[in-house]
Amino acid sequence: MPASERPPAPERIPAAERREQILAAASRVFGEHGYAGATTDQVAQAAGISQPYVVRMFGSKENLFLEVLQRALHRLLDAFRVTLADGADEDAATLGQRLGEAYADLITDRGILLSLMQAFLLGNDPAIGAAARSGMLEVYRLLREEAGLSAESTVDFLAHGMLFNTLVAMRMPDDLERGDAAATELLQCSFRSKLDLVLGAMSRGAE
Amino acid sequence: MPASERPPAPERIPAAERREQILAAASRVFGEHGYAGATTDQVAQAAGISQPYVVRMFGSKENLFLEVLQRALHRLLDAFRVTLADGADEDAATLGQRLGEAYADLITDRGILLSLMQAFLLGNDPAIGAAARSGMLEVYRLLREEAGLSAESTVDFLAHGMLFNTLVAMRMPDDLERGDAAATELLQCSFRSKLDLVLGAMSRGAE
DNA sequence: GTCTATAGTATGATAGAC
DNA sequence: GTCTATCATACTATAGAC
Repeated sequence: MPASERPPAPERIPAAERREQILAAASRVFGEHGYAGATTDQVAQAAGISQPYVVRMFGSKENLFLEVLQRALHRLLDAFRVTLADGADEDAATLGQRLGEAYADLITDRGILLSLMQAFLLGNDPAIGAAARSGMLEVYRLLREEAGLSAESTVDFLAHGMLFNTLVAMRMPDDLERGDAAATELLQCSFRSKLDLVLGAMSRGAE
Repeated sequence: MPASERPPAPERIPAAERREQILAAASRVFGEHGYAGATTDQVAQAAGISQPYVVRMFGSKENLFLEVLQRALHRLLDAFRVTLADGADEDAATLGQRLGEAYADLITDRGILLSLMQAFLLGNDPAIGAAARSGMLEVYRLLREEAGLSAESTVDFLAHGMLFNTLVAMRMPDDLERGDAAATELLQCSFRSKLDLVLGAMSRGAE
């Protein structure tokens, strides 16, 4: 009976579902290692499948990254639109505050903001750079036109978002346990009320 | 007469000078492609020498990047200290303004701020991440303690610096020629008076 | 829908000549 | 101080079986 010799049959699940699994895994991996630093094999392992299957499904590593980028942008814009719909007629300050909270909430999925940030630094790459620029401008227009923020408020908002991303990417919150005074102050002032949320997400995401 | 068969003898220049050439070249290359995306061969070509010589001189690619990072941090801190020494007793607003100009001046060497930014996104890498975090905190302390900015002003300053870096890295200024209204507004509001300087540096740095 | 095997290439690093 | 030659590895992508 050679039955025991056969390797366990792989789990067959619908392509659409598998796609989403891979995108989620890729989002994390690209976020942590960057486009060039990440390997399709890391993505595959994170998604629990074989490396060639990742390539097969997305055609190429670059294509996969572009889809991760689109997905991240989509989630970001969605989160903002939901926030806008919720509190239609607030003053600019309150709105900015609430948009900021919506932004910080996205960190619950550590990959979203980090892979976005990684894409932003790839201005040289023709395809990725173009997608990143157009995504950034889409966000800008949303804040200006749909949210009605002033140019100054919008730039301010984006600026603090970039600092937020950077601090998260560099794993600055990890230093909090070391009790460094400067790190504590910087993070508290930069993250405001959202520190707990972020710290929760970080420890959950620790490998 | 086999004289013409011999390849032209390589230029022999002092190690210290060569070191600086390589670091400058590496700064550009790492800034554009990131740590993982850059190759030691690209650095070598940019510096006009052979790839093995780059590795020979710095021991490893990681080591080279760490030196690039230290050099960038050093230049940044220096530029701030010079600015501080120049205008000792200004009010916080003027000082912030002048520090901002000093910061923007640094993109004259496009590699400095971009390789710094690249390092910031590498929080996962044990060596690079630690160096990046400690560098960021050094900058923070300089602004708080030596420049005497409030925690809020410092975070604000850093935030706008991160947005500045991001926009430069994504080559957003290149879109200006396309006449995109959002891009123009975003850049003008974000870069203020320094737009000309930045644009000059960008066209000079275009490959 | 998923895998194993593998081709092809690019890259970091070493050895050793000049 | 600098190069050429080269090794070893790692990675994307393809082919084809199940």
